Amino acid sequence: MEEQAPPVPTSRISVRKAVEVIQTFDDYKRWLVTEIGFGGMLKLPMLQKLNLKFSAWTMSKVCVERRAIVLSETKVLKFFAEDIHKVFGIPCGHRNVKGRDGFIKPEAVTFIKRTLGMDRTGVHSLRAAEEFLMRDISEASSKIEKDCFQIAFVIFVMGHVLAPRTKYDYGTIDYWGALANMENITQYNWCEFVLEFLLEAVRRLKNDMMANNHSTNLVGCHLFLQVCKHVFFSTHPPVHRNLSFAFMVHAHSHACSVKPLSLFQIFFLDNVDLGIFNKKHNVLPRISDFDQNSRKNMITIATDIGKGPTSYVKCMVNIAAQMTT
DNA sequence: CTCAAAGACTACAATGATGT
DNA sequence: ACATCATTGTAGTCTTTGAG
Repeated sequence: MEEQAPPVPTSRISVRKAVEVIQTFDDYKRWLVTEIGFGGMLKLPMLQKLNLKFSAWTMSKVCVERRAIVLSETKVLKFFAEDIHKVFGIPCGHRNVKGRDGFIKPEAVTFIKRTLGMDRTGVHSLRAAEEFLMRDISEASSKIEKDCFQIAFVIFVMGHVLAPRTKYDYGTIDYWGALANMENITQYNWCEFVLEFLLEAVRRLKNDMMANNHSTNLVGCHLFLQVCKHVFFSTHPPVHRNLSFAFMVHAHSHACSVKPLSLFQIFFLDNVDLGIFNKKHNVLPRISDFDQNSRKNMITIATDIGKGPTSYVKCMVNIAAQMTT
């Protein structure tokens, strides 16, 4: 059988873009963000680059129906909408963003677009939202300006981090119904929306893999899956934590035909990492703990085992083979 | 229904960052 | 230094939508 290269992943997600803008916020703007329940996004760490291959690998391991990272029949890491809340600190309310509650009249869409300056030619949605966020807003500003700032913030972080699509500088408006009434933003389940969006992205990736596409566009918040794994390590009781870490490494090294580490070594590594992370265990949102270097280190430990990118390639080939049988 | 415009996706080039 | 990979920007194409 001819060896098929895994698809080259690309993505429009940009944590860096989001953080660059958020860093300019003064206390009042930060308070406005907190007021709508998106305060967790203020703690996004500056991530210059993500590891897209690792994202693709994690996504390929997700079972959409079970909402879990499935490494084998006995090694299943389930995740829930609440985990998105833990990781990113966005509202996890009871109202459905896409349900009847989230219906929005076309006139309201037009109104939002016009007020935020999204209707001018050549001004794309995310760029316009960004420009609005950079405006001077203070306690003395009008109610409508404050509301628009909050709307613009949600559009901005959804477009760049939580639910990015394939097109440069564009976002969906699928969730705009939940934006229409400012007072209700926190009542919606934004986590479920982000999660469903991500699961849809997983379907797309699997389609691309089965079609042996040369490249694939990762949409949705695959960053969550990277961190999701870490949440298991850092929030579960120690024994469980060590075991799930061991499972991850073992399963991966097995799939990659790389010599598995012994359980003792894994236990050791896990505890070394815990030593570094321990002091922050109860910090929420969890994302705030995973800066550039700690992410990189954990990914290296959990996946590469010092073998470089070839392990990923072998992985994807194996997965593709499994999926076609 | 038809057709044009807007929305959404793919491919690719250029640039920047990182690791060897 | 060089190679590789991620990000950003652009062009072209396919799809959906809605006005007439």
